[in-house]
Amino acid sequence: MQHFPLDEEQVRSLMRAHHISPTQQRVDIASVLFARPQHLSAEQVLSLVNDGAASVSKATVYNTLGLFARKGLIREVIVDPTKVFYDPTIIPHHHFYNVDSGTLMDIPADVMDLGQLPPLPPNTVAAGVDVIIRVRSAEAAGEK
Amino acid sequence: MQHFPLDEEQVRSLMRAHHISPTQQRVDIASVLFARPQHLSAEQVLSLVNDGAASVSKATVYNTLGLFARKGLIREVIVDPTKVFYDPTIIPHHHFYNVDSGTLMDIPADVMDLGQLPPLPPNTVAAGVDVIIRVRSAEAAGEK
DNA sequence: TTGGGTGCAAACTATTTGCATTCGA
DNA sequence: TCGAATGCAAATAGTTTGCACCCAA
Repeated sequence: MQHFPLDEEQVRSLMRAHHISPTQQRVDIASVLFARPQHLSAEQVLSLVNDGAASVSKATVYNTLGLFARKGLIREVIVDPTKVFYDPTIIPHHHFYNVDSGTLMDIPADVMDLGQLPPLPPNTVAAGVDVIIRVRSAEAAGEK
Repeated sequence: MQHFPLDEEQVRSLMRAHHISPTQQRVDIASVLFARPQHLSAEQVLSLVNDGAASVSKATVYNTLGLFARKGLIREVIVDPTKVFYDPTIIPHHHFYNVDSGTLMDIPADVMDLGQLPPLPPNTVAAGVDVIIRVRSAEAAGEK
């Protein structure tokens, strides 16, 4: 089971375990992500990182988030065509997405078991399952 | 059950049923979408529409696809941060997404029943459920 | 006539890339 | 020292917007 927050030392060893060399900027970025279970956009990560003492460029934030996702350190959540969210929780789980507020919430996998996957298309292997339950705020739901 | 393709007259009455006034450009766009069950990006719709006799501007294609989705005529499928796919099949179903080829495939709802939804967050109402099974091509899966 | 629909181009935003510089083993 | 990592600015791509024009009711 994952736990939060992770201190800098834990972040470093987690990165090593995923074959990512723990440079200062990368540790700064990962520390923000692993402060708690949450869902942050690249832009949010950028401003949170630079709130502290650190100074990391936009390009490095984007490149680093992409690297983390490719290496399996974090997970990309694609629910909104206008931006990607990054999720430090990598154990399988699903998401509620409030389309009115743009808020993501976790759904633990065990409260919603999918059971068996259907047969995959020929010559393919599974790479991940995303379940997104889109919700609207009760008040906003009436409008169009 | 939906059937494909829809002829122009069927497209017009479907549009009326969804409270969309069937102008020529909108009918042209809808005819492309409802030619068969498929998943098209805005760009693909634009070029398919303008392959024929019709000439529809890019802005109109984007505005119209957004309108169709808002009115429930078609469904937006968000699986790739770089573009939105539009799906003429609105009966509930899920998707395989091949991340290597960028291809979407339908999964009928009945081969993968989710059962009960988990309790929604307070003050929200369900707006839709998306299940995306990401797959990789068998050959490409080895690479990194 | 008048408001919705359309077209064009410019604007916008998230993200990526090229390249020179700097860092760390 | 030498390749990897970083930063900056410019480029890119998908999508949206402002605004003038046009057409059907």
